[in-house]
Amino acid sequence: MNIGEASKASGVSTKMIRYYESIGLIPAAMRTGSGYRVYSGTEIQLLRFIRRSRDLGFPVEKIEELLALWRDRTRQSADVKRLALEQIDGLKRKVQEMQGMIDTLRHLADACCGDHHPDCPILEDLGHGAVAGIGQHDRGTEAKSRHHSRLHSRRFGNFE
Amino acid sequence: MNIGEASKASGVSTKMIRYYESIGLIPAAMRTGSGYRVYSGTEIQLLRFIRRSRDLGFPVEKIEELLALWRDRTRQSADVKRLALEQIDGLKRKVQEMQGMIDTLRHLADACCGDHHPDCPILEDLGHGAVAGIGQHDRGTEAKSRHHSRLHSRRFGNFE
DNA sequence: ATAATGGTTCCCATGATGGGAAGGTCAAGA
DNA sequence: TCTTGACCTTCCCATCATGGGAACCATTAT
Repeated sequence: MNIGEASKASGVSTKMIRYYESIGLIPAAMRTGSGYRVYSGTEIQLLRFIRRSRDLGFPVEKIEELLALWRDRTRQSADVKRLALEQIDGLKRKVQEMQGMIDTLRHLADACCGDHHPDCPILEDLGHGAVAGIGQHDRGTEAKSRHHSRLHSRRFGNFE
Repeated sequence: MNIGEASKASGVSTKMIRYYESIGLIPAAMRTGSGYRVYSGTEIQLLRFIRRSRDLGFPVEKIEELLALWRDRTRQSADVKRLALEQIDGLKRKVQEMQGMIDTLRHLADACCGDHHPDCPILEDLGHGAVAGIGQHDRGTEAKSRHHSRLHSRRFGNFE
């Protein structure tokens, strides 16, 4: 099985297979005499594990931990569960943050009649000394949302 | 007002102020004789507009459009509202995708007793030929979630 | 005068992913 | 056998918004 076939079988692009090898997430593949990478069932399974983990939003760093546990037959399921729960928490935090944005935007959009007139509460909110709050919108949600934003100035970097 | 004071007044880091200038999102600031950037009320307002828009998840590209509308006194509020609604849609899509991950992880975590034993349904799901589905979990949600993931192989890149 | 703070530019890193070029390999068909 | 097309290899570059840090200059306070 060459890298293209492994890609189709695992759902991981050839680019990413080489990348995962380069960062040491997967062991270096065997090579044919002419330098082609060769894969077999074991590696396909490994790639599928990674693909599935990525689909669940685990960053590569966490996948390393998951793989270590996967390979360790003496692991404790509590360790795996902890990783899963942490992942859930992280996702929930991001969902909440985005939900706060949605709520605010919803309020603003609802207040904008959206016609041919230039008057627009959305732009007024964005432009008018917006540091103190947004006016029409619920203060509790807003304060919480902004607080969160300020904690992470790199607000969504590498969140998956 | 130098760049540090402008940063404090607007909530935008000095790094980002220079960056926004470099990409042309804001006009080049005036300079003192010795080369320091100088800002006044107008620019602070502009920076706050940008900061607020970023807090609402708008990418810089969309902020350019918002700014163009902000400056255009003959704009139609419908154009602004459309941008806001598009932003809401984009955020909702990402929230749904993450919610799908959360649901799946929740199912898996619930099925894992999380004790000192090595048996773990989470790892079994990740490792066992995961392409066809995940077993215990509801198929509808799963299919939808995976479909979404496959549509965007770069699953969350620059989503804000 | 000197030290501390803060400005300037320039380069680099992030994370996961793709694009693309330049060149080698392999298999199928003329 | 030769060609063609599909595939592989490595290497570099781009993304997006953000920060870190070095080397160097300016301002300000002691």
